[in-house]
Amino acid sequence: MRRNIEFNKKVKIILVDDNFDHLLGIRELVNLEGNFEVIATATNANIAINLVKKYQPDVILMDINMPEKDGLTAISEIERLNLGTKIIALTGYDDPDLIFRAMKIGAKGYILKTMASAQLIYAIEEVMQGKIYLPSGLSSRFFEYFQKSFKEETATNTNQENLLQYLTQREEEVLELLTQGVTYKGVAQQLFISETTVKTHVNNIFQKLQVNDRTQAVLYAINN
Amino acid sequence: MRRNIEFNKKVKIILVDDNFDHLLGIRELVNLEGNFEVIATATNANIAINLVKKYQPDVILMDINMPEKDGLTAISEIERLNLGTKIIALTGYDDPDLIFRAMKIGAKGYILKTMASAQLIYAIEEVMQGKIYLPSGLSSRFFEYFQKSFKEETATNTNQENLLQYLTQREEEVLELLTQGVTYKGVAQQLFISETTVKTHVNNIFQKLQVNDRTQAVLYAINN
DNA sequence: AGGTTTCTAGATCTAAAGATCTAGATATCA
DNA sequence: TGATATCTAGATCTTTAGATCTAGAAACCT
Repeated sequence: MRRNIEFNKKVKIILVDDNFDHLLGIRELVNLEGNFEVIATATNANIAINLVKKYQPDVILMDINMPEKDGLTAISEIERLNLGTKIIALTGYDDPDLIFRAMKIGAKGYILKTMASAQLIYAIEEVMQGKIYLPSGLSSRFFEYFQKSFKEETATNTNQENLLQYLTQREEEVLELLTQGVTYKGVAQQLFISETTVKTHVNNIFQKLQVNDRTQAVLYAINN
Repeated sequence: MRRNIEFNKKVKIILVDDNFDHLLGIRELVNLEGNFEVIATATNANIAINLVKKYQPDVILMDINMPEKDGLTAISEIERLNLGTKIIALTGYDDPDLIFRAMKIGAKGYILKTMASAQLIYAIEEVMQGKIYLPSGLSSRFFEYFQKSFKEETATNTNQENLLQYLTQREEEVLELLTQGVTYKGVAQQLFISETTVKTHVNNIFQKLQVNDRTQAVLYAINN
């Protein structure tokens, strides 16, 4: 990556898009830049993955909307190869959920096909420097979605009273062991009390959590 | 928010910083802008929260590093009020974890105290327009941290083979019901099969997941 | 046509789980 | 000091859960 700059080697790029015309257009565009070179193209995610393994490009421009294997899955698989390849997601939609998911699985950039070609070139330059590139509009959408997803997460936890607070110290210890799948006998041994005592505690726990069996108690404990 | 622009009302701002000198400096700076107005200041998070309730400012500049109640907690509490107040986190450190946590709980911006005053003004203008403001350097750090945290999450799941893949369709259905705390009898009724059949499936599930009881099976299912 | 997988279900047992009621020993708090 | 909460534990009983083995019916693949 830095080598390409220092030694003036060209940046190796692979294009992936199911639309062949699109592929030609982008290649034309990218090749105009002196130090960029499209070394391969693919109209299919599986082929793309093989090309990546073979040629280890610096950058991949990946269309997300493709038939058969979709672009997001392909990105995941390429990321798992850990070749340091920078992936820029390319799509027609500025769907915040798509943006979020692409960034989550490791895309270094995300741009729209409708954007000016200069944006694309700039994005490649940025990610080659190890940065993340998101056009400001998409960046805002990403953050909105990011914050919304966390807000919903906490909302579901706080709107209902947490029954766990009513448990005594000992009951919490017992429940903790239950969530590890320990039997009553096991709990008794670990806490140095009799099995019947454990059962007493467990029954009290069930009352307080308003459940009928250990599975439901464990589920409640994990969600809260 | 938009009203402040349309009717040319001043943007109401509250400053929170435990360093009083800092507070004065920032107020000076912000007040220089014609349409900004610092309506209150606080050197303590609890006071700040009360001020916010009383005056419902448009923007809060919140120092994160404070003794007693820290800024992040304060941000959470203010966000929970749902007053639409835009919060900009202010700190000396560009710790990616801090940035991530601040954005996660709803901060609309994050800037460093060492940054130029023009940045601060610009940040306020941006968040007033409903945007998120992160200086490009911090934005990169945020994304790096964001991607890293997800990478670790999936790494722990993929380094060990996922045993769930070996379950048959029917076994998955049974396990699904087990994770809801349904008894064998209940499963039998819901799937229109006998209880002994359920037991057969469950035993096969235990074999495949290498566990000994339903609690452990449920735990495995939830984690994978 | 013969092997394999999947879903079905019976019989039989043992081991846990869970419900209910009683009750002693401490500790805490008003 | 007397009420209250917590932890302890026994007795008793019913209900699930889980282990094991056998086996028929249907679907699928070669």
